[in-house]
Amino acid sequence: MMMSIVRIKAETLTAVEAACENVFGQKPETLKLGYPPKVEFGDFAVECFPLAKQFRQNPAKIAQAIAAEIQPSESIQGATAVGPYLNFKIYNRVLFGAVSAEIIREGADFGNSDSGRCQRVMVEYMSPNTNKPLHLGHIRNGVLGMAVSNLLEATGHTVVKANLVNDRGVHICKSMLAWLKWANGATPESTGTKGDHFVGDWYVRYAKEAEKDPSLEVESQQMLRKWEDGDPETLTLWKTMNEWVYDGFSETYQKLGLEFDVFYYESDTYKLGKDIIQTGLEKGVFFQEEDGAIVANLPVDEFGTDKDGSPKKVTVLRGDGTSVYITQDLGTAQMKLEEHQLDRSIYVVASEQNYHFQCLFKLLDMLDFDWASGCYHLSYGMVNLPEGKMKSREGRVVDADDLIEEMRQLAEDEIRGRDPDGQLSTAEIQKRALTIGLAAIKFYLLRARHELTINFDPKESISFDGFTGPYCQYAYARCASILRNAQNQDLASVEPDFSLLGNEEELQLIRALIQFPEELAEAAQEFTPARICNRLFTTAQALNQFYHKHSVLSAEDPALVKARLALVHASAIVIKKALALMGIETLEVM
RNA sequence: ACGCCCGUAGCUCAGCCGGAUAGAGCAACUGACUUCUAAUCAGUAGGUCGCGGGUUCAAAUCCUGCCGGGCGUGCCA
Repeated sequence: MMMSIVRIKAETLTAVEAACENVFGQKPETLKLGYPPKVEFGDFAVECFPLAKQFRQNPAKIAQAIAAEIQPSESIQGATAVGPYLNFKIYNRVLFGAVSAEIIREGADFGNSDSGRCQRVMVEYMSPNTNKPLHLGHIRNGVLGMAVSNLLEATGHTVVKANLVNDRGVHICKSMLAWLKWANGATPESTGTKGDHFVGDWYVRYAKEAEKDPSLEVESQQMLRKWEDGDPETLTLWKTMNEWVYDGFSETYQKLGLEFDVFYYESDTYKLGKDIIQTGLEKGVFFQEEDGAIVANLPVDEFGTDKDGSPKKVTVLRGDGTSVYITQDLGTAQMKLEEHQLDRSIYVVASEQNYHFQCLFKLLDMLDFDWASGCYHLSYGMVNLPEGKMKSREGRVVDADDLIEEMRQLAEDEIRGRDPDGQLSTAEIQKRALTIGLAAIKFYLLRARHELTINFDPKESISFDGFTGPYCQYAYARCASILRNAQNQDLASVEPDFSLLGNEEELQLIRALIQFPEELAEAAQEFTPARICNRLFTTAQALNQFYHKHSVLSAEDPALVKARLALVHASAIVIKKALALMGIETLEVM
């Protein structure tokens, strides 16, 4: 059997168990394998506090007793007691040899697991309105949804990525109305405007005109009624304008690398849920008020009471029988589950809607849907500007396409600055610039934990230095460069000698690599891509430090060159993998 | 008023299912490109972990009370 990270860890724990049996006559109840704070202390650590409780002895004494009992084994070189800690040193030959071999063997699959046990999970994310272009908040949503989907897939889930498009409602009618009144038949094509921006411009125009002329509100309401009555002309216009928007959106999705397996349209789903309302009435979960509205009482122990002491209510159907937001969500939730046989259903939606989802999930639970517990609201914080919250109606937004272009341009300037002789083709520069610009944006939005509010300052927020996407891409490009140059050396007959590795930088690097699988598992379980960003950065940092202090290709001994090459190869795989999980591409040359 | 989230270095954040000396990045200052790519690296400086109590051998981490900020609180989505 091949040596692996899992096996080295298991061997270490087994050694502790055996030593405990020898010294204390029984196995330890709990053992946690950790890492010493400094690499020179050892490769793995076991803390003896839990053992102190079990064996009723000073933890430092226990550590010493166990350390004395540990015999060298296939991978364990020795154990040292430091205070209440037990530090293990793994033979460098095994640590570097087996681990890098494992990573190289598994390649892009390294770190994957089946801890998801083939569960089917839907990740609903993005969910835009079709009356205006995408903004920075959407990008945060998109990269989060995509990263979480990747994490789930890597841990053995089957993921269905869904986009619930809000394509109906009075706000959509507003841009339609403005276009009818003032556009004179202009189209995205005739004006050379991206479709979603084109429609968004008419929405803005509407808002301006409506300030002067309140009767427009009435007209847009009339239009919504015509839409609901199926007026052919209105429907045709609606379809045409939505198509313009979708063309624009899909361009942006593609640029950002956002993928969807299924699109739901609110125009199809907005009447769903009425059957569920009926069931709820029969079950007594819902009841009708005097004005005809159908409501539910929320349990007081979880939701508290209203000012007058009565239970909090949620309206699930208006008095006139029309749907509200939650009506549709009840129906859509059931439809999703049934169509896709889901075990879990994840909603990537901003924290503004925490209360809405609390209510929604509670209602599903009250209706005795046993799948309700599989629903989860992945709530993420707002992106604020220095002036405060983004407000599309006031034009206070960071437009998604503008931001991408801005970052791409900054990257391009940087690339041209590094290429004073103009060696690079325009196509190559464009490709690199977009890849690097997107990496900067995505990493910036994913590195902070998702529940945090981000304060986005356009002037200084996204950089290419330090804790950034481009930094990590750069570390990868360095690896790629070394591996490329290695092909010019005649090393085919040389066998690597991994026992030659073991300096501080090498140990730091191998530790970062070893920790990747556990980080991936945890990030997936907690839906926190930010964890991967941190691990990724630590790894890139370790690589850069190693790179500066030690030469790979001009190392004194060819067997050392080979060993370091394997380490660099393994690092490249892990860095690339972590970036890919975050939806970030790598470049072989930067 | 209630509910959820947040408060760690000048700024942005890790660390939070308790454990070794609280870590990064940015900004500031100093130094390193004839060397596998300097989008890099090394160093200096910067901390009452919001405040008070409690639990514990051990608290940034758990409990509790305050203070400050954000979001939300039935017929918008």
